Amino acid sequence: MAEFSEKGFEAARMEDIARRAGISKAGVYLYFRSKEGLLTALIKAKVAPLAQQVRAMAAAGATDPLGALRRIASMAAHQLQDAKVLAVPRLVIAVSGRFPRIAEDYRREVAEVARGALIELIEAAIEQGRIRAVDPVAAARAFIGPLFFEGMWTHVLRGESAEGGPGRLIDSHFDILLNGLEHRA
Amino acid sequence: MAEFSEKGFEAARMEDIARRAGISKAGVYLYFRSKEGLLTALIKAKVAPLAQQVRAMAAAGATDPLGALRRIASMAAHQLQDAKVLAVPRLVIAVSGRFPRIAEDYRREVAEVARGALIELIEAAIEQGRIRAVDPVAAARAFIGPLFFEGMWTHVLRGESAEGGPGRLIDSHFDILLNGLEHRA
DNA sequence: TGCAAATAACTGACTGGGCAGTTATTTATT
DNA sequence: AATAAATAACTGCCCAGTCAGTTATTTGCA
Repeated sequence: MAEFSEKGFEAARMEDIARRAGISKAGVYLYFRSKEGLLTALIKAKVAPLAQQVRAMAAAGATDPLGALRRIASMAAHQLQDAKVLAVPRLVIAVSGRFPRIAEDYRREVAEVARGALIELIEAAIEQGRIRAVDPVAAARAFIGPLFFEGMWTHVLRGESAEGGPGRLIDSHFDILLNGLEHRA
Repeated sequence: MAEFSEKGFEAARMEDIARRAGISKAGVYLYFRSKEGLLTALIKAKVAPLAQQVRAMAAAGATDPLGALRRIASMAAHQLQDAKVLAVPRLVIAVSGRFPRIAEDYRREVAEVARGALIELIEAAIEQGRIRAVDPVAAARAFIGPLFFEGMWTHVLRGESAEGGPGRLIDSHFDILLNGLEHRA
C-alpha cells in the first residue's frame, strides 16, 4: 500500500514492495499471481471493510437517518485528514483505464456499497418526513461530492485544507446541505 | 492527449505519441524537453483556457450571480458527458505524487482560477442579498463537488450516469443547493 | 533568375537502464 | 528423508532519451 500510494502503480517496484514486507521479490509471487493481482487483493483487503463500516453505521441509524448521515460525514471528514485514505481511490482513478477490472471491483465492492447505504438513509429520512422528497440519488451526490472534492483538493493539489478543521467543515457542509443557500421564508 | 488519456502517463509511449502526431519520436524532442515537459505543455495549452472561460462567464455575470452559476454548472454538466474533459484531471491525480510540479501548475492555473471565480460569484450573490451569508468557500465546494463526483463516477468507475441527462442533473443539483434538504417553513 | 551555402526540421538506429516474472537452488519444517 | 517455504540470480523485454546523418527550406550572392 505504502509503495503503491507513494509512487503510483507503474512506478512502484515489486522488489521494493517485497523488501518492505520483509521478504524477497520471488516470495511475493508465491502469494500473488502478478502485480495487478497484488493491487486487486490490496484493495479488497484494505478498503472493502471501510465501505462495510459505512453500511453498518447506516443500518444502525435507520431510526435517526439525519444523525447517521452526520456521523458518517464526520467520520469521513476526520479520515480525510490522512492522505493515506485517499491513496486507494487515487490508484483506482489512475489505473482504471488500463485495468478496467480494478475499477469494476472497486465500484461493486466499495463505491456502490457506500453509495447505496447513503441512498437508503436518505430514502428513510424522506419516508419519515425528516426531509422533503428530493431525488435520493442527487441528495447522495450532494452529500458525498463536496467531501470527495475536499479530499482531492487538499491531498492531490495540495491546496489549503478547509479552515477550522473537520468539525467546521462538516458544520458548513450540513448547513448548506440541509438549509440551502437561499434565504429561509 | 489521446495517448495519455487512453493509457495513462507511464504507459503512453513517446513513439506512439509521435506517430500519432505524424512525426518521429526524435522529432518530439525538438519541441519538448521530456515526457514530463510534454504533459506540462499539454495541460497549459488544453486546459487553462477552460478555466479562463469560467472566469469570463463569472465576470460577465456579476449582476446576476445566480444566473451565472447556473450557466457555468450547465456548461460543466454538458462537458462532463464527454470523457475527454476529465482526462486531464485524471492524469493530474495519477501523476501528482511523482511530479508535484504538475499538480502545482494545475492548481495555480486551472483549479484556483475556476474556484476563485466561483467564490467571487457567491460573495457577490451574498452582497446583493440573493442568498444568505454562508461561507463562500464551503458554498463553492458544495457547488463543484457533486459535479466533480458525477464525472468521476460516470467515467472512471463506469457507473450509471445521472438519469435524465445534464439538464435534469443541474435541476436536481440547484434544487438541493439553493433550497436544501429540509422542509421549508 | 539561378545556384550555392547555410540553417532548420526531421529521422533511423542505437544505448543504457530498469524491471516483471521465472528458474535453479538453498533453507526450514514435519 | 520428504516436503514446503523462500530466495538469489537470471532472462527477456520495453522504452526514454540521444546522436550522427539526411532532407527541406531559407538566405546570400552573382
